[in-house]
Amino acid sequence: MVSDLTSRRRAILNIIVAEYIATAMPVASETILRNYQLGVSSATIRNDMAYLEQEGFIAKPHTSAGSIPLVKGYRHYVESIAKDTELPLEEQHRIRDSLRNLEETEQWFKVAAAMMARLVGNVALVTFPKARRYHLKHLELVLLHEFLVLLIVVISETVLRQQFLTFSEPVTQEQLTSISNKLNTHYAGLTSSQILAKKLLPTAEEKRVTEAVADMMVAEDELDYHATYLEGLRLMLGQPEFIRKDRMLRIMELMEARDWLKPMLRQQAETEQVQIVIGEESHDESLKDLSLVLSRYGIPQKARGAIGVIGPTRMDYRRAISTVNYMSQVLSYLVSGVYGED
Amino acid sequence: MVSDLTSRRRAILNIIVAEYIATAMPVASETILRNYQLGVSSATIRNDMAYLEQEGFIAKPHTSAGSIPLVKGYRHYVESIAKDTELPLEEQHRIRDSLRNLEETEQWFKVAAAMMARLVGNVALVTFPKARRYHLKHLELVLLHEFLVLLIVVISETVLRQQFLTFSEPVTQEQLTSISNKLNTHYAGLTSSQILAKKLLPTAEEKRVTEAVADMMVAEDELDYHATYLEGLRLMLGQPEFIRKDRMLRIMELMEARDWLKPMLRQQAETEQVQIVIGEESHDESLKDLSLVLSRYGIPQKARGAIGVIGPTRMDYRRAISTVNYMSQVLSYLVSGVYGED
DNA sequence: ATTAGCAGTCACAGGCGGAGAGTGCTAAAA
DNA sequence: TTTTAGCACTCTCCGCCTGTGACTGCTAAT
Repeated sequence: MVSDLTSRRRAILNIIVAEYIATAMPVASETILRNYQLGVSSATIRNDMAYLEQEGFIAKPHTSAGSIPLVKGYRHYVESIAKDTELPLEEQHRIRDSLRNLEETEQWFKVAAAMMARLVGNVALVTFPKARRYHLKHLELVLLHEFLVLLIVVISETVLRQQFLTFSEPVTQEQLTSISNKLNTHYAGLTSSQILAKKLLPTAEEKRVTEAVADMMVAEDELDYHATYLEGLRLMLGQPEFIRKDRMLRIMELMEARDWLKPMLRQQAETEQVQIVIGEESHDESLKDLSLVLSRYGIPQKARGAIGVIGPTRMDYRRAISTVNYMSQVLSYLVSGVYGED
Repeated sequence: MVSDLTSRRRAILNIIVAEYIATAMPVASETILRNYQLGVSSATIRNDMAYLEQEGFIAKPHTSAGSIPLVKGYRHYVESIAKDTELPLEEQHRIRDSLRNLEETEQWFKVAAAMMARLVGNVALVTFPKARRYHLKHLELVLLHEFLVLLIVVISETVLRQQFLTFSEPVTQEQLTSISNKLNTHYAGLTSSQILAKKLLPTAEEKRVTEAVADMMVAEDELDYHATYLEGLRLMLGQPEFIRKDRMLRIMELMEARDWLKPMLRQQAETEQVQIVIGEESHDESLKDLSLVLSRYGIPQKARGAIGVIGPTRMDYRRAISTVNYMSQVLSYLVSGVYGED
């Protein structure tokens, strides 16, 4: 997809995009002349801008205004910037350290999202890692009182679920322990369907527990991404594009509803490297002036998650890409530690 | 704190507050004349309004405008409305049913907050219930691989925590099971300090686990409210008082920072019934045009939480009070079920 | 104590105009 | 053919003004 623009036109286009990203103001030919050494006059720049406008890269808000990039212009820009810019080492260290010091796994993803949001000044998206198919690691039954039992299930190393079970007969902790021992030896390492297929003439209580466990695992299997953190909405809404209140509220609604997430992530799931979706490219009316920079992290098959940045089309793509890249590496590293890989 | 206003002046004050709550517009004497049968002319109403203004109940945004309530006016209003209005039965049922159908305890509080936010069109606050002093219910060790172990701790029936432990020597699941059995028999039902006080000549591994468990419990003890859901920000920001963007952003920042919560909840902890804090009454600059309707729920000593509504001073107090009241009853009921009371 | 009547105040919306920013075009230069 | 200087033209933005309408506060009568 190499464009057939002359090198000066390419340069001017990239300047316009970069300048607009930095200032949020339409870019005038004089501004380009002043801030960059192109060796040509503003009139020449204007001629090139007229051409770029004709080709649909840029547009003017009104007749006597500077230019702002269109989707096609942003696209050209992101294709042309280096995808491998790295975050400053010191920032890398800070990120790594703050994540490593967390005690609970669940925190990794939330904290990662919060840090990333601050780094890019936009909304950060981090999903929990998810396996293709979950297997049971461990189950545990704790007696709360007489009829009420707490069922704790560990699924595939990292997923911890709890549920109350009410029995019709009073039980003791000893009974519960023997049930959980039995079920653990028979079910450990199995998937939900394997568990249900296994016939081991269970007692009523064992049957009850088995079903509950299988239900939880099925629910887990069927989730696309069972938790998705979206952090930094406030930072994003501080941007000048959201000056109008109705737009702010629409975005907030979007972040609560989250129905656009699923198709987005499903599409993302196919590809391997950082993917950038600019404005209307998403074919989703409600996302039409937002862009996404998305990547994946984790271990293929076993535990994959998505990580990304959401911002106005005018976001700092270079920064977003490098941050997402680094963050996905760190999370992959952390997750593989839990799964005993590498 | 009964005020010495004539009954007509009281009536007019309450009309002004109610009308302003409903319309968000300054209330004119003519409006009162038109919408309510007071049997006096607008000039008389104006005279009374002048008195109410002089006494600090209401004020005018500018000379030739209607009146809006001041904090003192709102205070008079909330004191005078019935505190025992009930939600419609059908709404009560809907709330009860949606909460009862949830499988995970953690969901109760989040869902309760979301429902309440929708009901009052403002921000709903729900904290997790918290005990005065936690005791250990159960601990469990699950081998993930060689050196990496997942420690699961159940604290006081409802709090479930997990943490990874990395051992310097490889261990087997059998070893882990015997460790957890031993620790469970010795530690069950104890508080963190009791656990630390107990000297049972532990092995290095047992020592490691004991310390981790105690750490988690101490952390839990020290938290004021370990999770606080604030839902419905979008609904609140839809209100006309937040038309200016900087105010919206300030509120969003407030909801993220949450440092005002602790003093608020601590103060609330002393009293038993629904507490209403109007605007500046909080003595917190950042909360000066917000009001809170707060209540508690749960079981004294064992598991107490806070629940409430946050909105602009111009919020519908009647609705907020009845909703908070009912919600706290439902949550108390649910929580006592888990603790086997009642 | 209440009311009618009326003058006075102030916010608000619409219209006007000048300044400034930036372009597009034209004609000349390279 | 490409680039440039020069200039007319367009359009936004901002401040200013003014008329209108919404309310009040006051006064004098009831």
